[in-house]
Amino acid sequence: MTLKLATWNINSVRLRIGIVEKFLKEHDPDILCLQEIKCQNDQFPSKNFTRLGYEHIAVHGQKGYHGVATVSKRPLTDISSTDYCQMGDTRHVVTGFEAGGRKLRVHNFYVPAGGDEADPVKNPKFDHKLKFLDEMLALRSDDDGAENLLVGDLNIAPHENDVWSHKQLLKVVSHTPIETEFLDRIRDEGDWLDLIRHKVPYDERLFTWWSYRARDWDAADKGRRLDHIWAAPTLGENLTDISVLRDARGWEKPSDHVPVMATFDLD
DNA sequence: ATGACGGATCTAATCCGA
Repeated sequence: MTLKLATWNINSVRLRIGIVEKFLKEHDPDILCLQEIKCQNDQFPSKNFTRLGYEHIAVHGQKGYHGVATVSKRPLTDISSTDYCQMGDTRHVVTGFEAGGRKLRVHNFYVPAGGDEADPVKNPKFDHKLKFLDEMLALRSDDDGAENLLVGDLNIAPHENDVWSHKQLLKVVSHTPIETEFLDRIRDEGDWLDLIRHKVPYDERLFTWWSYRARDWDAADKGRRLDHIWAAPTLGENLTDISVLRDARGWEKPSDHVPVMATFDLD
């Protein structure tokens, strides 16, 4: 059987429900993980998803900011959230599901952006980001006897070709060595596979986010790869396709992030 | 060329994103 999983920082799910539906109709993922839904649980447009066959929904939202949701055609079990850094914000939801007779779980994350200055002493937001990452070190790809996935807006572009200019971004939050090395540690110690770079060569530039502030995002192409799909190595063996839907950045009233999709052939 | 845009909120100006 085929399993298709997507992640997308939607930057307000209520404002962009139209392009979310367009995406679901055109690409038909089994599971979609959303970040920055920017609404409370009771404001989540569940009906729009159930109408399209996404009857299983795990929402963890709050007023105005942040918020994550996982919507699925397959039943979701063991839904829970961890309050990283005990800030009371909504940046994580984990859901279990079954596919091809295998037990899977997907952690859906919205990692703190970290503010402007890459100094935890001067900048509390950067301090928060580092503490959040520190707690993510505990995650293992074989936790709870399942094959785990870790997806979402991790707000770090780890490799040189994950940003438009490695040199110019070395001191810019999202690409500083302290962050990229931290992400490497989380990935290595948890035995995670970065599925995009598993398929796309490291010398190939690849971005998932382009600022709203650039005049012509496509021509300037000053992007970063902030959105990730990580998985247990056993799932890497079943990966048949992975793609970044760059086109979505040019859709009407777009999010500044685009969807990332992984397809698996399970058994 | 780290831009000067875009979202939510006690609708006007403020906070936040990365």
